[in-house]
Amino acid sequence: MVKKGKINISDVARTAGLSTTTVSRVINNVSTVSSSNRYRVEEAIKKLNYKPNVSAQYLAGKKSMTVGLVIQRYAQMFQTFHMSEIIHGVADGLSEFNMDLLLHVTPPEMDDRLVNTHILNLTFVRGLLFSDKVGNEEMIKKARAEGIDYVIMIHHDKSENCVSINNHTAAIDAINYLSGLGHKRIATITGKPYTQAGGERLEGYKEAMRDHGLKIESGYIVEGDWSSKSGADGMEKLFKCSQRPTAVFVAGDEMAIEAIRVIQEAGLKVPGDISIVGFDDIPLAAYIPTPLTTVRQPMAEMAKRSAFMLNRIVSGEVEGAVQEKLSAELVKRKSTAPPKKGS
Amino acid sequence: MVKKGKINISDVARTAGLSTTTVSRVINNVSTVSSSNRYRVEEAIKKLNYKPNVSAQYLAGKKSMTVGLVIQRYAQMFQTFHMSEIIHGVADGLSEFNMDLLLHVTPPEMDDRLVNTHILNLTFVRGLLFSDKVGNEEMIKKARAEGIDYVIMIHHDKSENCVSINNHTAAIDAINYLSGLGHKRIATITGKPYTQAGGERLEGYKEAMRDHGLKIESGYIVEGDWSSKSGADGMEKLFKCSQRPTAVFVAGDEMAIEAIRVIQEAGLKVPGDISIVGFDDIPLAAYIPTPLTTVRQPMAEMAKRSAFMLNRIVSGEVEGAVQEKLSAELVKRKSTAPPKKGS
DNA sequence: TTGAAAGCGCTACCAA
DNA sequence: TTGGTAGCGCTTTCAA
Repeated sequence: MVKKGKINISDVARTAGLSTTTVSRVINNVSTVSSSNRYRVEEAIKKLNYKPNVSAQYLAGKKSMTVGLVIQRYAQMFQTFHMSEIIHGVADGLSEFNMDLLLHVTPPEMDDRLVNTHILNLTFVRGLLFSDKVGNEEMIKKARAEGIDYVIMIHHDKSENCVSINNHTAAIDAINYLSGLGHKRIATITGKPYTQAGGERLEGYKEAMRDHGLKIESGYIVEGDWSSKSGADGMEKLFKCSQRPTAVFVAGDEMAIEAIRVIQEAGLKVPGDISIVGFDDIPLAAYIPTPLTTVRQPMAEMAKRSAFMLNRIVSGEVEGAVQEKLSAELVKRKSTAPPKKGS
Repeated sequence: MVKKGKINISDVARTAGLSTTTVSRVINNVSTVSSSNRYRVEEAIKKLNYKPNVSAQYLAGKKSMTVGLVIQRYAQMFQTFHMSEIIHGVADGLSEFNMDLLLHVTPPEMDDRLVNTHILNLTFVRGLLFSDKVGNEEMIKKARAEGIDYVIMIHHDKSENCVSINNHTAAIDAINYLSGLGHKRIATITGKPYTQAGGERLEGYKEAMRDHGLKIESGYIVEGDWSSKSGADGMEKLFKCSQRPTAVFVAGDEMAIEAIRVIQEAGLKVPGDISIVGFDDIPLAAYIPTPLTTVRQPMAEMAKRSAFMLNRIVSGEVEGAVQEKLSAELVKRKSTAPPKKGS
């Protein structure tokens, strides 16, 4: 009101009758300010409605409080749930440190060498969070080359900072549950081959089967690619096994839902004839006519942890690469039951 | 490599053998640079891997390229779809101007006077996008008081910059469709009373009924609040009408889905006995056993348009408040059919 | 077409 | 406990 244009730190200093240094100290909560002066500065700030110019603060050497999140634009509708869980989790985590979130949405399935790496040039970005490794390899490589701090989610690698879900033990839990129900002929439809999640879930399946002394019949491991269609195709293949499985561990819910449809269309019952366990707990999983037993990944929690981790990294509290693994949880619904007698 | 620490514009100027002014001109694409010098600068930039310090640019008067998006953290799972549509749309729109997106997630249903208005103090934020008016009243008021440019989505108000969906005509379309099918006894379950969307959809219903010369029987307007439960309750109430409706326009999909469930549990058929039209086209709408006919709101498009609008505003291309309204689209699925003969 | 130099608003260092 | 002042890295006059 007093003056045209923006109020700056000198205006505050003048009306408080103190130096800009003192004002700066108050703004930054430096303890060496007498309480009476602190009060005068605060009054002046209020009176003038002063807001520090963040760019000037950053330029003068103050640490930036903004973190970038690089997130995939998903092609499939139900994956948007993961995306929003991650955003919520990150926002949650950062808010505990009053950090700001800069969002960078990358197009799906694009050759990531063509991706816009603009965010890497934003010198005020303190660190980066990658919602996934897949699709961001190029950007991650550049971030590393530039010396930008970052954390990768849904991924595990001893040479990177990352937080992941323990797919391996989650798969084991799923098989344990099935085995506990009395199933012996347990098959699996895998995720996309050579993906970390797909691989670990498959390994978990194999390990648990071995531990229970269960035989993996020929044809019991069917390769999927996360898509609905591959779930349907996978189930068709399983029907052709000489010994039809009584339970199937499907590495993704979208595939699992289609697998159930195929079973039912073949005139068989879920879980009566075949039990199904999925993976992901997408929203639809609870709403289909035969609600799906599935493994829920704590995406929001993972995102929050990764924000915490990045905070520790940029503030120099940790040295070298750090990893964290979270456990997934088996959600029991209606697609699983003990096998039929004699089957 | 040449030098410790960050490369700055002087380093570039020195290795190019030119002034910092010229380097700045190249960075900012000012035309008054000879092509030979432009080339030398570009080479130097490449060689040193130089990135302009954004804070310094902003401080020196360059217009900021970062825009804030204020978005609600939804309580209900299926609303996350709206959220991600909005984020995608905004990201899309901003990317056309190379603008960056700062995300501010507000908690749901919180007294918005307690909300963290930190984002308003980020002096490098060029303008704000509000994903909704509801829940952000306090923040909007402050933004206006501070003179920050902003656009509000899903809302219409002649004194604000906003882009909305035409709920009114969308509701009319829905009733026209039902009427065209031959329905005469058409009821409605409304949204939360006193919300703009709820009000407009109800008005559209009334207007269309009037235009078709259809009588709104007593009890045909039932008040809902968007929640699943209110959809079920609403349908129960409709059953008590002396003349049972043959079609119901439900102002939200979550309510509509529950309404269908109630009808079916009462032993009646959808659409045989009662046709249902929803509103929103949430992902689940297409997947329920009786896929829902519903009004799809172009959320991503709306978000994109609002990004464009904000760009026009901050760049001074428009004066005063601007509004834009988008049309929704009726998606015909399996929950609607002509009424039974004689009913 | 080019460059010198004056800020932009702040923090950090050094002195008092 | 306080303040003076030198940058931080850039854009933008203004002159040449």
